[in-house]
Amino acid sequence: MIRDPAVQDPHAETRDPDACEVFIADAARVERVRAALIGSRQVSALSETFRLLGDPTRVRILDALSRDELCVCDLATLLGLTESAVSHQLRLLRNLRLVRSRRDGRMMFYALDDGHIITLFDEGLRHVDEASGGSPAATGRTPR
Amino acid sequence: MIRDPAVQDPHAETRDPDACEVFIADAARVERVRAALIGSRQVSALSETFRLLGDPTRVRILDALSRDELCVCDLATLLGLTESAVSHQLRLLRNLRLVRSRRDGRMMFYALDDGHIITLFDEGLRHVDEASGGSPAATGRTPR
DNA sequence: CTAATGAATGAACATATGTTCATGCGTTCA
DNA sequence: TGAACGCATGAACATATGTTCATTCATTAG
Repeated sequence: MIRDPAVQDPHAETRDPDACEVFIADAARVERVRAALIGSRQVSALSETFRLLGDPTRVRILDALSRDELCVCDLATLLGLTESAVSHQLRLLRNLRLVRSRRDGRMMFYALDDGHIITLFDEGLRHVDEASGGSPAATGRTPR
Repeated sequence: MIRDPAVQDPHAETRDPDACEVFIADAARVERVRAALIGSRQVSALSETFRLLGDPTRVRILDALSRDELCVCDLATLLGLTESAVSHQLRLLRNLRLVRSRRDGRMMFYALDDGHIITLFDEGLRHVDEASGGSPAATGRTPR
């Protein structure tokens, strides 16, 4: 699931960089922007993190965990999913350090790993509220 | 590509919510968290937005546009992609209001739609830098 | 007007993703 | 110790995704 950052992403660089088949409108601007681009490692890390956030089930899991630490079974109950499905997703989230786990007896409790995720959530919500046209309905969201 | 928010997501609710096959460790906590969860509309909107951010190509497109407005052909040159591939991705980004377009002659210029995306980027970078173990190498990132 | 250009679109393809089912692991209690 | 429990994992499946290729659209130059 986690791609080796050293391996070129299969979807990137699908064209020969030296092939100048495409018209360039502003070469100077292109080079100026090119010099400021983030590196491929950061592209991979960023996109992998956002990819994990880009699934409804994982959003709900993280939203729940932003409220309280929860064990797998309670997460499953809360979200109406099987424990297996929850466990699979938690593993992905754990691998990217979005959540951390703690064992208590035979239960595993999961919590958000750091505060960045909540910040991402809230900024994301701000965007969608703003982007989903004019004055959105009240979110009804309880502040964390 | 954009799912109707009114339609239940195919991956959500795969279990009968009333089926109590799973052990509940802390029913009170479950109900307390349940009452604070964001709504399904917000889950859909959030995950769709993050899903678009969760692809290396789109991350690179948005990173480039965070530096300057660019036309499709220059974006294609800059990222080593075909204009078609760029155009397809830009349509997705436009639909979710992550970018906006402006026509100038026969060229279409694209720019970030609002400042939330940059905030999301920077917060995401902060997370991956922090999560990718100990003291990360300097990002080499030019402040925007 | 007509040809050419930059961009958008649709179909098709290979690949990636998320869930389910079955099974294995680690812990606890009788 | 061994059965039961909560959780983790692997395989398999249906679906979703991103690129390419071919075509079409919108605009401008000749």
